[in-house]
Amino acid sequence: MISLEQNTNPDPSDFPSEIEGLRMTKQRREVLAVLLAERDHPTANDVFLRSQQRMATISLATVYNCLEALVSHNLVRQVNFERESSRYCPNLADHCHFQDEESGKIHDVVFKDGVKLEDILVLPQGTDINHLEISLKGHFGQSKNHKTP
Amino acid sequence: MISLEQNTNPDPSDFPSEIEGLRMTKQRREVLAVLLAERDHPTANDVFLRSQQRMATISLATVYNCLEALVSHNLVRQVNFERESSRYCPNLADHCHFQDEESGKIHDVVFKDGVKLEDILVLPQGTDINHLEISLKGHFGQSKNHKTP
DNA sequence: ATTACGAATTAGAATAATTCTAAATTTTGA
DNA sequence: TCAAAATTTAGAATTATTCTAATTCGTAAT
Ligand SMILES: [Mn+2]
Ligand SMILES: [Mn+2]
Ligand SMILES: [Zn+2]
Ligand SMILES: [Zn+2]
Repeated sequence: MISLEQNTNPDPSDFPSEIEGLRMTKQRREVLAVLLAERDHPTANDVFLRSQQRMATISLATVYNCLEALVSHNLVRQVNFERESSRYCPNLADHCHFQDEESGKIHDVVFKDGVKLEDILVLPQGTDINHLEISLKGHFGQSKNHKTP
Repeated sequence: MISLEQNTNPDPSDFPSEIEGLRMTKQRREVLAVLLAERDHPTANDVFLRSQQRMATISLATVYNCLEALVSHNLVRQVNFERESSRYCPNLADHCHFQDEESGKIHDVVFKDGVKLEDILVLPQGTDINHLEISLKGHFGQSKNHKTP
């Protein structure tokens, strides 16, 4: 098992030829590297544009294919805000997403220590959760004072 | 302020001519009535088909317009699961949504008493949340025993 | 090396939910 | 009653994503 949590300028060729049962092709490496390179939450098209810089021949269809492969093998998360186009996140830690309505930018938000779903929701007994998505929208904090003088 | 929380076979003509600053036209009444009639989470097209039964001339564009008007005036909530088509929910109480992967059906899920967002998430100081959407997916509970003998 | 085969990539077409446009209708209220 | 504004409507447009079918690639056997 490889640590994919680093943030330091990943080189696609550092990835082994198979991760979590997924063959790492040149294109999949590139897409994964693009996602690990910046901790933002790019759309498929963003990923396509960034991938093209280093791999001029990659196609948008391939980017979609790669993202779907990476997501289904849990190497990357798909993030949705309402009906906007999907975004992709390489942060595998337990977290959710906040979108600043000013900038449209998405920020990772973590749970406080020890918070578990069953602690906060009333779920029918035996319910088995496969997927959880928490999406917040609003305005980003002005550190301390809120009013404009 | 009108109680829209009842569940008893609503008659569109019972609604006043304006709610929350929104003029209640014949079509908007009908769409709202459709949503209040069943506590499921229909798509725009579902709403269209149901509305057509009582109002043969209503158009899909109008259903979209009405839903958007009702949502923006907080008479109805829009519910999204990943990239599926939007669904609409007349339950204005604080709740989130669980989709049973077997049936595709969506169920309302409420929070345990007194649970507040700030209690469970680490948010930058001053962050102001306008919208919150929690979507769960998984398998519905087998009442008591989980194992099959 | 050559070949064969399955997997992956690709360009472009297709899909489908939603939004837009512009004309017709309805409602409002002077 | 009449003009202005709002709403509805049919159909076209949009656009993110998926699909199709052809090509290329990677691997392993010969
Ligand atoms: Mn899954
Ligand atoms: Mn809002
Ligand atoms: Zn994230
Ligand atoms: Zn609901």
